[in-house]
Amino acid sequence: MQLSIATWNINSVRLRIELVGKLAAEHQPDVICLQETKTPDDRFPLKDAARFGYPHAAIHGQKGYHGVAILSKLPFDNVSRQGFCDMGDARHISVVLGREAGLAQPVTVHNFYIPAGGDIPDPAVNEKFRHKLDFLDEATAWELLHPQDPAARSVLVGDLNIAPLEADVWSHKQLLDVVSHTPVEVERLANLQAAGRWVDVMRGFIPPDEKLYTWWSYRAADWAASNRGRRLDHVWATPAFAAQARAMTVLREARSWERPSDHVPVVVRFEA
DNA sequence: ATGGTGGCACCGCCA
Repeated sequence: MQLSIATWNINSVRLRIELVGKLAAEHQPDVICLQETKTPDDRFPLKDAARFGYPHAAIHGQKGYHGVAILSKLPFDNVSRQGFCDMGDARHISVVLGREAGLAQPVTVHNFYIPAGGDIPDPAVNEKFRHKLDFLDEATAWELLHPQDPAARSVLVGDLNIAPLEADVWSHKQLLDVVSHTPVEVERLANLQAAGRWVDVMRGFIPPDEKLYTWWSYRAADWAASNRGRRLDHVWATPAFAAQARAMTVLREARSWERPSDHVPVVVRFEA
């Protein structure tokens, strides 16, 4: 059995729900993890998701900001939401796909929207950057992100708002002082990854020295021509499940869809 | 060196 999982920062799910339909029609992922839904749960377009073939939805939203959701063709065994930094922000939701989905061995899916961190990469003067670092530390200490069983099947996806490798940004030198690529954040992200022994699935398909982006700013006259991208969106998996990954696609063309998000979807197909 | 765009809320904040 195949299980394909997409992650996408949609930047308002109500404004762009038809683009979710386009992703669904063209790629048919079994599970779609969304970030920045910017929508309270009672206004989430569940009927549209069902119309696209996703009758199962786990949502954790709030008014105007943040918000995450997991749409699925398959039913969930369990849904949970975790808060971080006592902020009341909707930045995490997870589901378990197992017996209900027809999987003999369950798969846990964690969907994160990590704080962007503001403009100034100094926690002493920028509380948003402080929050980003604190969020990463708290996630690193969260035991449920440390699967103990080597055979555990979990994925951690989302907009992690950090581009860790030199080839994850258009210019390593020019972005060393830019929030998303500073050494202090990259180190915190590495701590989170190491604590759970998470494998970077995208880089299992694309060599680590090859440029790979998932986000291009809206503030470019021609995003494709300048191509000043960053890889802010990630798919991590436990070692056993990462070994089951069979294909990975970054849907670069989605950046040219009508009224696009500034992020594009990433789809990974696993043998489940 | 600067400012560029976009979404949601509400007349600013966040990315």
